Amino acid sequence: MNAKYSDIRDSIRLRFIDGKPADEALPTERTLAEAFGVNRATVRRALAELEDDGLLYRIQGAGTFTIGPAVAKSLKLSSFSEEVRRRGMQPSSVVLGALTRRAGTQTARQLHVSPGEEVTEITRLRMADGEPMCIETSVFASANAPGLLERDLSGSLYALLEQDYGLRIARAEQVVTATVADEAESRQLGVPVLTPALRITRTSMDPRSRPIEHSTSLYRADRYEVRFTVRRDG
Amino acid sequence: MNAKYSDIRDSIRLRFIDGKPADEALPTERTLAEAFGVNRATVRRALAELEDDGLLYRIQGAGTFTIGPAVAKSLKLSSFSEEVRRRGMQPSSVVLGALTRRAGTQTARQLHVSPGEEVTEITRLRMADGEPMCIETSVFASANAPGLLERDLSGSLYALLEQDYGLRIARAEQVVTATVADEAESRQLGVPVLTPALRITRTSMDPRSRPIEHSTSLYRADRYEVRFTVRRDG
DNA sequence: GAGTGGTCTAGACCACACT
DNA sequence: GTGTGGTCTAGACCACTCC
Repeated sequence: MNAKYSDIRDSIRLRFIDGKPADEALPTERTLAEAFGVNRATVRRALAELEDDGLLYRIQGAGTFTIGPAVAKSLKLSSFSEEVRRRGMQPSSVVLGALTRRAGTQTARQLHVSPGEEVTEITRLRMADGEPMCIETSVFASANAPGLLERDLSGSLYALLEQDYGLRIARAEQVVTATVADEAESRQLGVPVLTPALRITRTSMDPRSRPIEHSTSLYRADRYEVRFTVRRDG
Repeated sequence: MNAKYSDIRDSIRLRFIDGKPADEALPTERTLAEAFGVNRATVRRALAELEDDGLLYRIQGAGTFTIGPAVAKSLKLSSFSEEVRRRGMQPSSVVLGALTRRAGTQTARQLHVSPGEEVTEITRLRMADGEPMCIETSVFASANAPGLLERDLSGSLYALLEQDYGLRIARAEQVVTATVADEAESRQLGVPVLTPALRITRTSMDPRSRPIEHSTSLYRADRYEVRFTVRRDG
């Protein structure tokens, strides 16, 4: 059973936002509340989420208005597979390496485990429509995902973690830096040596902010960019 | 006069969050409501904002808990000056160029003006504690900021726009790509030619999503990284 | 002045965690 | 079972925009 505000949010989006030009006025909150047969607070909750998603803006005393289709949606956390599919391409992977090892000081700090604990590390070449896009190395505490190396590692690790191990990723901290591909990396990515590349390191965490996965990805700069919306204040 | 939930949010943060270790339980919502002498809904509004800021998490049936100091704060839109100051350094600028020109097709599209309209373009070398960090080119519709070139351009343009022209920036779309500094750029940044660099293009918009400023910045990769938190779902 | 979104109250019931 | 956070209602007043 969905919450009412959740259904109302989707209804408002379908009826008054999607496909509309910018600065179109929505019905007033009181009108919407009456139309949906709910309290105004419930409508406000729905509108607040749509505002957070960058789909509308509200001006006190004036009304609620559409933002319009030109604006990119705010950044959501998604796996490589999900992201590639969202762009209408087919994701695939080649496993370059998969092993278990002791965490060591660096990984121990990243995953909040002790340095002697066993971790599982998977390195994959990730492709979109068969074209190499990035080299990605993911590390997990082995205790969190026993037997991971025996599974099919060609798809979404996020999906695997959630479905098979009940590990839900809630947020991630990302750091983006510029670099160049070294000899081995450029060979795997199919680009000349010293080609510009984006390095993205990410720590994925569950709802309680416990780190679940740490990954380092090297993206071809000619095929990939990081795009997002930031808000001032709020 | 601040809203109550705003004061309560700050009070809760000071008393129960800042300086606390992770997973510390906060008082219940009903306890907080009574302590502050307000309704539970008001406390919930305050807690919701702290949750959005990544300072606490809530588990239905269990309670509200601190996230702890290790986690970086979620990304906010800020100007170069604000950002450098937040990192405890002193921002400064050298104006490399300031001119007015016709928008042309590309700028016209970025700022939603007609190609023949006059725009103001300012290029600056931006420094932190006297060390070159990036080359930044900002473009505005001249009609929005008449006489801008006669002002002091060494500080925050965001502050100038807000204080002198009443232009409030609400959000921005950013695109981050990897590149290398060409000869002129590397000379200005004080690095060898073909050094890795981050290119960040940004379109800043007012609350109604009208583009106000478009900027292109080239950051030294050895001195700068983009760091942010992304959420899944929500 | 009329109408809008912004804030706040008082109270209720539900879903879930913990014991 | 008890207590927690999650949702929702009914109603009020305030701050602001627009005419």
